[in-house]
Amino acid sequence: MSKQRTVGRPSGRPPDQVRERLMQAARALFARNEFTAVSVKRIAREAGVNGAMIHYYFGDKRGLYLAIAEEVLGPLLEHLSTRAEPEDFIRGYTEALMANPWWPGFLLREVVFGADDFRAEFAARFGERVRSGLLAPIARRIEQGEMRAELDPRLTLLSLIGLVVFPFLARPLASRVLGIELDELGAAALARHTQNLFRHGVSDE
Amino acid sequence: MSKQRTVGRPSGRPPDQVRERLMQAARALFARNEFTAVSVKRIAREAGVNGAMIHYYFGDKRGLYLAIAEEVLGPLLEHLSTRAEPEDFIRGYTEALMANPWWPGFLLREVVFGADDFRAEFAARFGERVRSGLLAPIARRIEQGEMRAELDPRLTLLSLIGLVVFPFLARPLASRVLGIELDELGAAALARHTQNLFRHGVSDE
DNA sequence: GAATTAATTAAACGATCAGTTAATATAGGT
DNA sequence: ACCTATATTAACTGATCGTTTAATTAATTC
Repeated sequence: MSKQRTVGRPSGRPPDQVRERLMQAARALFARNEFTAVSVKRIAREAGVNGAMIHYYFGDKRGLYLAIAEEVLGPLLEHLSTRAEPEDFIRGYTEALMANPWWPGFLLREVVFGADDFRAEFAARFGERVRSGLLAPIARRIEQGEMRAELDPRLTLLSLIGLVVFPFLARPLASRVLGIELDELGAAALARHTQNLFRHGVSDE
Repeated sequence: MSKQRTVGRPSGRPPDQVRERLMQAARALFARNEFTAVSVKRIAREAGVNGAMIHYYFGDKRGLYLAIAEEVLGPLLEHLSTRAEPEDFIRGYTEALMANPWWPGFLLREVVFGADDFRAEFAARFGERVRSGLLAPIARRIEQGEMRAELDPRLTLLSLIGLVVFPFLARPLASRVLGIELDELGAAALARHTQNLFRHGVSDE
């Protein structure tokens, strides 16, 4: 009976494989659980490595958390980097959220419940892009008479974002209470619904 | 120097005052922090009593949590107990959320991150009321031609709820990024905006 | 091939957690 | 006046938390 030796540097492992496994495990856990509800030992266990590796690669637990937060913020900022008409925003973000269903919950936690300093940084990084990329086109179309004149551009943008994001936040309830399965519905159909409701409302007139 | 005696039943304190203080403190803490991030000792400290009182009055931490959850669910269920046209729902819930700004975050956290059993109970208690109180009127109005025929009633209801709730979820960002202060705006103005957008969309035609 | 650096684990650390127990003091009923 | 139920605190318990340290092995450098 030979006790398996596990301690020490392993042989032939490609670099950064452990780091990647840790991020994968953390991503999955933080998507469904609160920060304080996920222990570093659990992340390490599900990644199949020792808990001390988190501190080796990320300094501490928060460092790992910020690393995967950056994974979310990066692509979202990319999406917003160009001016977009509301219709394009609906389409693009519905697809992005459908492909990364763990984003909205993560963002919600940070933005709604997170520490104030993270919110400040988030607002700073997103603010200008949202205003120039989304708010400006809406304001322009109201001025030009393409949208109803009495609309407040800021409230309209808030409604627009809510229409796009909320279904993914309320996903479990949408499924249980209304029987809506976003996956089966598909990004295209959902985006079409949102575009139509945003453009025409429910009115038949 | 006389050491103050604190142990034992206090004199002349009206009953349930400690219980109420605990619920107040827990309400404030759970509104802004995650369940696991709030310790019983901290709740007790902020309520000015000993931590053991939580177990005396509520059995355990979860019992206290459920007690304040019930405070939210009760009134919300009341609101939904009667059939309501979407316009009335928008008005009523916007006012309720404006008066209790900590509700939506609390509820959403349960829905998005909460344990599955809570979600199931929540869905069971809300499901039928939402379907009969809100979904049925929408479906009827689509059938009768008051709303556009191609609308999916379930998706329309999801959009409706999102329009009402999202501004309160995104409150910090709405303030920072868009400069929208919900308090200054007022429930009436916000409800009017939501009603108009829901009814007519943004279209000028 | 010796020395150094990198990667990994096991074990232990001090802090903090939720929850329990025992002691104690008052209130209220008899 | 006495008893019992109620309310409260201090101190404790065992578990778990994030983090650190020491030991160990492989890879790299010289």
